[in-house]
Amino acid sequence: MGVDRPSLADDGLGKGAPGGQKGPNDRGASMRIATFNINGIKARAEALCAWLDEAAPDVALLQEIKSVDENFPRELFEDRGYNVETHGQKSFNGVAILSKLPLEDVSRGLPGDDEDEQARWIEATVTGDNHSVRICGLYLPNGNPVPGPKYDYKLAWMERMRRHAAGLLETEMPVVMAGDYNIIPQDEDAAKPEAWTEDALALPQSRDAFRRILNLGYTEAIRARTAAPGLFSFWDYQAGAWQRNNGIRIDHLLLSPQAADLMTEAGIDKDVRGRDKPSDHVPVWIDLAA
DNA sequence: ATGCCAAGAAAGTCTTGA
Repeated sequence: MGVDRPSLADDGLGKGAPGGQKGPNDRGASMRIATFNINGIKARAEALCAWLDEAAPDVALLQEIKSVDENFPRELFEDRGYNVETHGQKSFNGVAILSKLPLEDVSRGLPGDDEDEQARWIEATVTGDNHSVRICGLYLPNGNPVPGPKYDYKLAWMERMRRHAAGLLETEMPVVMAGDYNIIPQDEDAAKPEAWTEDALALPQSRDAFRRILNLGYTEAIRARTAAPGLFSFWDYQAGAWQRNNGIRIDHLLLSPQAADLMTEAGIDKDVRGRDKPSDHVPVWIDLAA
């Protein structure tokens, strides 16, 4: 909290001061919250720890841990000063929160469907020097192929999320909902938008559902700071997508009005994609004067 | 477009991802 920390953001959005200097809204308290789809905790333990040690986020929301809770290597993170809460399942999905501050009122699973057994949502409250923040980590369904039951599940899940997001606003707390949304919000969020027109990540119905959540009053962090095209958070392992910079931006942080007012920085740690044994996603983060 | 890469479960070669 409140300490200078290195920034890995080579997408640094051309704004803000380097080296962790204080932003204009910073009153001495700074909480960095990052989201990172790690694509398997077992395969990513080394790369994840290297990033944590360098980026030093106060809170890291992880998706696709692909692990049951009992097998999650929590000691790796506890040894680094993180509190750990997981919501996992066998083989697929699974989300986790790492936090240097205590995690209170932890809740697992997206409300609204008792039949849903997919581990895609976890939330907790973190208290900074001046504010308590409700932080939600989410892994939104991919939805392909379209049409089909997976796409129906995606749209139903997004409607459930919209309802829950509306309820969170009523608390008037700063709320951060961050994770892998599996949504390309606009054409400028893809290197080749024409390749995604029929895909569950970019179909008009998908974008509409995303926008309905935004329209409740949430701010998408990166787009609040820049309209620049070419900012991506995912590059496929196939067909040299990274080398060709054939990326898409699908990992997002949505902020309630109270949280948006606290944001001082936002960035994407793009260089993480070029390291050894990378995930296909990279971390996206914000700083809150919380 | 599909499944070029990767991960997991499991011991074949599926399934899933985006």
